Amino acid sequence: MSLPHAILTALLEKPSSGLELTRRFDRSIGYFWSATHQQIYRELGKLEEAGLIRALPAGQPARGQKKAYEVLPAGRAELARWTAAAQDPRPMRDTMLLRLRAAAVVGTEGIEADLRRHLELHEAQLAEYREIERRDFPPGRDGAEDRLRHLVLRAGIDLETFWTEWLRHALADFPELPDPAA
Amino acid sequence: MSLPHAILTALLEKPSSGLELTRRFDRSIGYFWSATHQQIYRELGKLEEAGLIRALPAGQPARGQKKAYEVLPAGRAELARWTAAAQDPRPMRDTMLLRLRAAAVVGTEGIEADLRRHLELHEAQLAEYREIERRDFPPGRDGAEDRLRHLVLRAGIDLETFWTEWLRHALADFPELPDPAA
DNA sequence: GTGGTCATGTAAGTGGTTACATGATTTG
DNA sequence: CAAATCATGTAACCACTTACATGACCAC
Repeated sequence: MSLPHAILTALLEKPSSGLELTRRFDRSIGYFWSATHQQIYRELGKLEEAGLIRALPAGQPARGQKKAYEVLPAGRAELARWTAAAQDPRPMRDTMLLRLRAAAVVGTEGIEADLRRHLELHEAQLAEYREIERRDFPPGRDGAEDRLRHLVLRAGIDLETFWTEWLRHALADFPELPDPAA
Repeated sequence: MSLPHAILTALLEKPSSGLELTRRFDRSIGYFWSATHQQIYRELGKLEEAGLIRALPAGQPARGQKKAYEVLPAGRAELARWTAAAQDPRPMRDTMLLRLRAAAVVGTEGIEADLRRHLELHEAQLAEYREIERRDFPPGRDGAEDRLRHLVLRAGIDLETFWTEWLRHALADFPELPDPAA
């Protein structure tokens, strides 16, 4: 039950249409809660029906017409309630760890290449986060809201840092192959 | 498509019945790929039908009768294929990060208590991993298989370490409330 | 006015969760 | 033999994914 609240948060930050939301998810909220445009359109419909958001007045709300939404007071209240409510962390699901565990049984043949590829992907993500930090959080001027957003970004940076280090460590365990990263 | 391969891995490590698998998931593979007994029974049925595993000969395979499975050569081959195949990392989904982002908009009221609770949960998980490491990976005798399994456990330990540190850091951002952890 | 892109949407399928049902075995 | 627990399973539901459909707008 997190997607509707992710959407409420995004809409409170800025009223948007479905596609605008999709794009913003791709480069912001989606970093820790991804969603496709189909999920978003479906959820926007439910949220409107539940009276938590409403479509901003526009022309004819037909297919192909842009339709922007804003959050109603009931939506803000629901988001505040959800934010404060106790929730258990979801159990983690990581395919690469599973594959290494499998490799301990059926052999490591062929997995090094993908470990290297994942390392590159995580390095790219880390660089992206660092760029966002440099752009949006210059030292010395964090307000109250910014402090929280910076904290979230920091989690992303530290997680990607962890993965890159762990993957390098993992690759070092395959000494039988030449390691270009040295 | 990871659950069947998680099951194949577990069955290769040791042929088991559905409930035995469920228990082993709860304290081993489930640390990075959780599954309920319903998922496991359903998947065992599919894997058997696909000819990747087979039920070990027993009495009457009826309801309430224990039924153990073992992996067939085709199952081992499929697991090796899957392990070596390139796979993109799944986008991450973390509710707590989402909630902090929401809190930046609707206020932090009430979230500190759950941050503390999560900190305790992650500390407990970390302690459990450390205990497993102490028990199963005493220094100085890692074989090839063990090295991989140790590497996976290390990821768990380092991830929980990250979360506990991050949560402590987050809690330090709520100076308006007394912090018992000091 | 055709082709490409923007924008919203439908439909089908998959994987995971929750609730419940039922037979077998053990314990008092 | 009644109650508790072990073990397997069914059914309904929900969230997410993938593929596709369709209308509006813009550039040439």
